Amino acid sequence: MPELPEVEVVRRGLARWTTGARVEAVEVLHPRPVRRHTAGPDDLVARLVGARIDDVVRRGKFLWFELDTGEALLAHLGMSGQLLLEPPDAPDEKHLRVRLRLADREGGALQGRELRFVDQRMFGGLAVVDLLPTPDGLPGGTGGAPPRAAEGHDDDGVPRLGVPSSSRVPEGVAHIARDPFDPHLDDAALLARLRTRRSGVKRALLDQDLLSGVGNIYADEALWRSKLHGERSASALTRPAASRLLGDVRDVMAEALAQGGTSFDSLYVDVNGASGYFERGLAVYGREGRPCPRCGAPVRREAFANRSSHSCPVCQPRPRSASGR
DNA sequence: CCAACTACCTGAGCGC
DNA sequence: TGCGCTCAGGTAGTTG
Repeated sequence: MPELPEVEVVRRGLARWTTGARVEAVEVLHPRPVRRHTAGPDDLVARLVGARIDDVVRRGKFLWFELDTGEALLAHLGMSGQLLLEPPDAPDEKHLRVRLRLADREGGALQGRELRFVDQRMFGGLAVVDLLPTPDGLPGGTGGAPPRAAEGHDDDGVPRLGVPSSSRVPEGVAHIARDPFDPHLDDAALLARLRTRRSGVKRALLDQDLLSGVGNIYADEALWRSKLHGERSASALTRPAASRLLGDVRDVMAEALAQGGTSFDSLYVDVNGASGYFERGLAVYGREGRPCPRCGAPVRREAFANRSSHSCPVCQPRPRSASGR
């Protein structure tokens, strides 16, 4: 269940170890994870072999390798995808889908490791796509490389992940909104748009065309922090309440990132196969029946859009009607 | 433009 | 031992 913090952990590992490396060979072991590459697996391999990785960039839950060919290797982890850096003699994972052999970059920091895409449920995938100019002309994603990236924290303690080296985004990602860690996200415009939505506020948080990177876990956690039920109408939020909610989204994701992300099992891991530790920081998600950390009431689980929502029945009362108050 | 729904996938867990 | 069911859920595509 990788959401923005988990994808960013992976991006950092990939940027550290693969920038400057050249792709020597590619093996596609299952067609489904490359389905978004419409020209087929052979074409994907041909476009990758010989290319050099210049940068690793992220927007929301999408990440991509900028290549010196002018194209990008676009990756989405879906539900269960992993990008692992491993020695070539490591045994194949049960759900290994794509193997990329990388040549050592100068200095040998990569030490001949393989980049492997492993994905049990195959909701994720890889594709080689064109890079297109961003509509607003601003840099295209979050999490770029030096020298211009100035990783650190702003006054709110929120990670500012730097500016990517290009002003382009991969084809097919243009409709994905900027994410809460993107230095170019226009908060005021986002909040104004959020407050025009007629749907419940949780549904709006999960809309990747409005704000990207938020999934079911961090939506529930941010709503708990803001003491809002997810079915409250987005359009009925006051401006300060909407602003606080965005702040809570940023806070919970920043805390999760600092802990290496959230892991419930071995499905989400960093490039070295290690799990994050934020599960212990979760207040409501996956904690049905256990006490709300704020008031002690047992956490409630409700059906929501073919999945589940978790909330505190006392801190987050259901709205009186669908219109939400 | 917006909202709501479904298909796509596999494996763990459970009742019988 | 195994069958059938439910659940996990991000995204693309379709429908209204």
